[in-house]
Amino acid sequence: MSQEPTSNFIRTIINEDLEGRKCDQVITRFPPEPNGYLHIGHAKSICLNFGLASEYNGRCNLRFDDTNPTKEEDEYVEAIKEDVKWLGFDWGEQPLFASDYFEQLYQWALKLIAKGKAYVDSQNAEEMRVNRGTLTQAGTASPYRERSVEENLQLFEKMKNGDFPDGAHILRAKIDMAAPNMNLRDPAMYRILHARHHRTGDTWKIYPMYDFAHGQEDSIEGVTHSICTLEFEDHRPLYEWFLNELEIFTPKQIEFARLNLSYTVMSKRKLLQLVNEKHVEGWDDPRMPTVSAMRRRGYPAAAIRSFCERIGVGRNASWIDLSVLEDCVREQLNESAFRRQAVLDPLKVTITNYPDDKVEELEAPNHPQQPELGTRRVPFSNELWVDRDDFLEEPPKKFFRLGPGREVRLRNGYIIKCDEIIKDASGEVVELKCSADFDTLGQNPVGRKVKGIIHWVSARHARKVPVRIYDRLFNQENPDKAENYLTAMNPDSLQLTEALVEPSLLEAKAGETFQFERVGYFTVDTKDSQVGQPVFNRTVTLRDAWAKLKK
RNA sequence: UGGGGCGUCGCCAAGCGGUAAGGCACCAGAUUUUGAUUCUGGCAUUCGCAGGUUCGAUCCCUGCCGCCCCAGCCA
Repeated sequence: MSQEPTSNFIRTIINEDLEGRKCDQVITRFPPEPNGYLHIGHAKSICLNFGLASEYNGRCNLRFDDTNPTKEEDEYVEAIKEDVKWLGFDWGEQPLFASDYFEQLYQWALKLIAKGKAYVDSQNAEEMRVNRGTLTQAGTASPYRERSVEENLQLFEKMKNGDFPDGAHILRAKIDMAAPNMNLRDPAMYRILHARHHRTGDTWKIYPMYDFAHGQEDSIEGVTHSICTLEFEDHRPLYEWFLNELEIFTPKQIEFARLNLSYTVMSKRKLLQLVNEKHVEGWDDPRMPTVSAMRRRGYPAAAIRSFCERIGVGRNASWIDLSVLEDCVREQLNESAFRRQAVLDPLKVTITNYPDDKVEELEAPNHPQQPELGTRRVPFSNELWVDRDDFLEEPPKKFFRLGPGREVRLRNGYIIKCDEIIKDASGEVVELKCSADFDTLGQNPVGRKVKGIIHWVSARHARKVPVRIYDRLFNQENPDKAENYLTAMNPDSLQLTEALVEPSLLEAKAGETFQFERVGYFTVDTKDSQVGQPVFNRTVTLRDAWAKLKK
């Protein structure tokens, strides 16, 4: 279905660079920090960076920006690799790490000190903050700003050797304390951190700041187009300052607007809080906006890719409605998911003219539009379950399901007519007595049209399976607008229930997705299912024109 | 009230001086043993507002207005 990708400003820039011979290949990179799981916003960046690289026959590096050992873990590295791979992208032999460049970065810091472009500051964090000035007031120089090169070198050496506690000193670039761009007011380059790094262990006592690392990492890797989000636009002059002072290759940075999805939060800090405080069951809880959660929920990777293509890329602060993502999921699943029948809210139907001891195995296609996908057998008997909302005692005009005296087709089966309604003492309908027209299997009756079709399952043969009905995690379009986003959580985001399913579903394997006809797509949970005992996650509902009509 | 961005249909988004692509949503109709899918057709005399330049402006200039980002030893 992927037609000519629509033009966007990044492709335009790349085309110009290629034509103007500013570069002769395209090298991009996806640089996550391994401090959390990837979310759908990262997926946008992944699809962009890897997509562009493959479009232009270039390369995209997966590089972990692991410059802050206090927040990074191997667990995240592994999870991120799995997610990128699952999304369908290939980063070549091995992923890269910022920590691979620690020695080089250190040498470059030395070079800047030697050039008189960096100094060791001994103010504490609070003093630095105050002296940085404000948006409208210039900062004031640190009393340590004019230390000699020799002294700076000595102090930095000691910082590196671990002679000082965290926070005692810091290496700063000497740029301009009055710069209107705050990033240029002598930004921090290296801080002391006595922390064990997930890859370099205890080798380093000082770690580079992101701003002193990122541009150089891209430079080392020969990244031609360094694509990042808008908030880094103000940092670009700083990166270019470092690159110029260091006299090394300057990649072209291009910024785009990050993704905002309605009814969800996207900051890793908040996602981590949801996990840590057990508001959800983990990073891959199917309600989370993470890639791993979507995978577990049953979203196909292709749906996420098509979503990223569909939303495009620009510089506007855009808000995408969750329904766009869900629609991409339907688009993919409609193609691939096998059809099955399942009843979530059962109402008993007895076929009065069908022998009590008779069972038929009706043949039903796995996919009505793709006969090559084969068929399965569905048992039929005189006692069935149908869904409660397929019956109305007083049907409104446009309702063409079951009602007193009404006919309806049983999906893949006979047409039946509702002859009698049985109620319990409280007046609730508990059973329908119906008669079947046995001339309607696989063919329409002559002389009348039966428009309604409902799904069903043979009571005697049905199997009960646990089902989880998921809904949006938040009730507010933009949870960040709430005083505290946690108060915007949807208390009904998870409903545990059961479904009565046709027997073939018991053999469903973990990760498989089915369409429960007329209901939605359901995926066998990969964590909680046992062989022969699937647990289903509702991936997404089907579009429902009737629900819309009702309103 | 410093700096950096952004404003094109309900939501995204092309367009880069020659007279408004596309997708989604929506509406109408057709097909349909899923009220699903599919298929047809409709859907911005107008590009935040006001001036200006020009034969001609969404595209250039000026001024307003609105929104986003920046004052971590986070990334």
